[in-house]
Amino acid sequence: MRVSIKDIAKAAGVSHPTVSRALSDSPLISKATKARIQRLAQEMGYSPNALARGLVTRQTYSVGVVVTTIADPFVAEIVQGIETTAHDHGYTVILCNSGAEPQREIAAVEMLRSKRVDGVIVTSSRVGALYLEYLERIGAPVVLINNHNEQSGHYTFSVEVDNQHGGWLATGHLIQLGHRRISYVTGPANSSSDLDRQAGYRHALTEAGIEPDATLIIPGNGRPDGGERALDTMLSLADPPTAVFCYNDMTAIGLIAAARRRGIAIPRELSVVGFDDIVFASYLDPPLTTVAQPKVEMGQLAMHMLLSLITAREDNGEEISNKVLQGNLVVRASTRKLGRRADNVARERIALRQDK
Amino acid sequence: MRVSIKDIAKAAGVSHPTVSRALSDSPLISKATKARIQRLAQEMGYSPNALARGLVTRQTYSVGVVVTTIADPFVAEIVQGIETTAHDHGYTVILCNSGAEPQREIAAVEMLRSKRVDGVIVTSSRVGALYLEYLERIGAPVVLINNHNEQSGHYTFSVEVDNQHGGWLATGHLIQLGHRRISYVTGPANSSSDLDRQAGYRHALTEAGIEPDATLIIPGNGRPDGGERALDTMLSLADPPTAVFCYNDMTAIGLIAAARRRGIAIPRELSVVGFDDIVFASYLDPPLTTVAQPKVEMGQLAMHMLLSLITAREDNGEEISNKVLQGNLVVRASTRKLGRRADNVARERIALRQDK
DNA sequence: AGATTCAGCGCACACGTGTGCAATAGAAGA
DNA sequence: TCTTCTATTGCACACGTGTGCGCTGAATCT
Repeated sequence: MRVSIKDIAKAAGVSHPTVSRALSDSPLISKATKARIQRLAQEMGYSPNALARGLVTRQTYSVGVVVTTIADPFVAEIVQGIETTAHDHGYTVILCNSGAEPQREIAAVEMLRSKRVDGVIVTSSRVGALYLEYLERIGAPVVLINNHNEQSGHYTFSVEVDNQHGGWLATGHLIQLGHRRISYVTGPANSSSDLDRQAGYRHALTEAGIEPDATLIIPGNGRPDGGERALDTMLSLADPPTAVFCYNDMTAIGLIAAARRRGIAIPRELSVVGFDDIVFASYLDPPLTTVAQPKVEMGQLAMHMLLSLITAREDNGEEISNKVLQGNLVVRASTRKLGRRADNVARERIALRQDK
Repeated sequence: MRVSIKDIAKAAGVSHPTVSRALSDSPLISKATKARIQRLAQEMGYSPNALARGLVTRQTYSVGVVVTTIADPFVAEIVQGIETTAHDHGYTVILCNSGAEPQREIAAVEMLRSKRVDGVIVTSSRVGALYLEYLERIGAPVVLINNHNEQSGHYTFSVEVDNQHGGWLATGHLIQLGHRRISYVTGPANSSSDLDRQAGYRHALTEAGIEPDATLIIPGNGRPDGGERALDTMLSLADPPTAVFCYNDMTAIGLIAAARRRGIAIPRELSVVGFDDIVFASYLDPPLTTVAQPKVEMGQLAMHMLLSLITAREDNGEEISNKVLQGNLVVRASTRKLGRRADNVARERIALRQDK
């Protein structure tokens, strides 16, 4: 712990620069002394001080990763991808949960700046203009995941799934099954991915000649409890939907659980589509139809992009461009052709309400 | 980014130690200059260099967290607890996925040592004696989660759930439901938590006058695929069980999925109990009966313990002791009283086999 | 044999911050 | 008025590492 290159130098009878060079395998040092010093370092249990090294080289080999919460399985898989490729390239990951609190987010960024990270990856859902400004100040390249960066700075790039296309896929699938009254449960407010998925949803509807109905847009929050509340809201509608496209799988999970409690059969009475394809989607009751995102791959890609930005710097930063990946529809058992049953149930509900 | 206290000193017409003291609110500096310097630092966008500070103070305010994989929701929740309390105390978390590969684990620890972390929390499943030795070398306090540390060093403590009691609870529940042939699907090899849960399982059996049957111990790995294979193994037994206790929820998830594919009704034909109570346990089909671990709380507790160890050091390290928390049984719909049905199915299977 | 090259190593400084101690100046006391 | 105290501030050094440059001695060249 406390043995430095000076200690090794003393033990070997040389100067500390010689030790420094020997350990970094510099050609300036003879084979003999190099071997001697390296063995000595091994014996003395030497561990290079990354702080001192970073201080002079201005490279810390660590990157900051800012997420809303690591407890979200979607986020966890992305971080998994980031961490493994970071590790493979000798980089260390500093994890920051923002909890979607702006204050905490800013504190995290300030910390990362102090620690002089070589780069930052952000998976927080909404990156306001103000927040982006804070990020820029960090002086290190930034990669955003699933976020637009309209006013992208010099070193701010993004990796994202084609959310609009994904929303179009999900909704198109439901339309193809015969559904015409299709709800969308939104995600966290002001997130670009939510707006894009919603745009894809609208696009699919109008494309099929269905007039989008604003009352079918139900507010959620990207978490199960949001999905549970969304179901209640849906059922209280004058003309409830026969199918629903959820912002993400977590929302769908909550919605399905609420449906089970209220005795609504899925997919018989209500078809449900999610987004993300988290590990548990296939283990749900019923297994969830969803739009799969290449999560681990996105993490890896983001980290690779960051590495390029770090090594490139002033050189050829222009060559790097934002990446948009395509998600793909995974059809499971939570969606089903619109049958008489679902339609009847919907009509009955309306009738029931009109009787009152 | 590049503005240092020297730059501020130059701008303020003072020496850099004065700036250093002013920014740390030292009583040695007059109110007037203190205010002036602090405002100047603000204006110039100063960010203290944590590397330089850590180099001289020998404190980095960062802790290492070593996990098998962050993609495991059980692990993710623990890390969530660790990160929030770390952040609340001004500490930063460096995340390391070991992927259960010893080589990678050692590399991670070596990295943490280089970065001079103030402490380490390990959630890897098996901490061999050799690995512990590496950890000790780091020269910083270590807290293990869900791991015994028989030869606990001076600064190595642990936080764990009472695995034996948990295993006893789960198995006792099944026995109370009338089951007598109860399987146990193991977790990762050589993990202390697996052995303890298994011990609790045996204890409950013998306590109820049931002779433990070694053939009912099915090897798993703590992941869904292990559970899936375990089901196949179970069904090929001469006298298959009517209930199964799984090492963890992920194993149970895989097992239940396999059962669904093979047309085995749960809980009618087979009762299933898990361990952990991950978020998804209640959303499964059927909702999973399981032994709940206070995951977030465990993470928080581990971090608090680490903080105590860091601040205490030579002082009163002896006052800190290993913590054992109690899990509690959460009964849902995956377990059910042993009825004729399950028993008959089991008998039929035997008969079927004997016919061949 | 003298001049030149070059391998191998040490000197000195830098990175940005914290801290013990001396120095200064002004105020207070004698 | 001289001394003593005290409030501020600067000096010097330390933390551990990397690197440009100069120095030495031996080998090579002419």
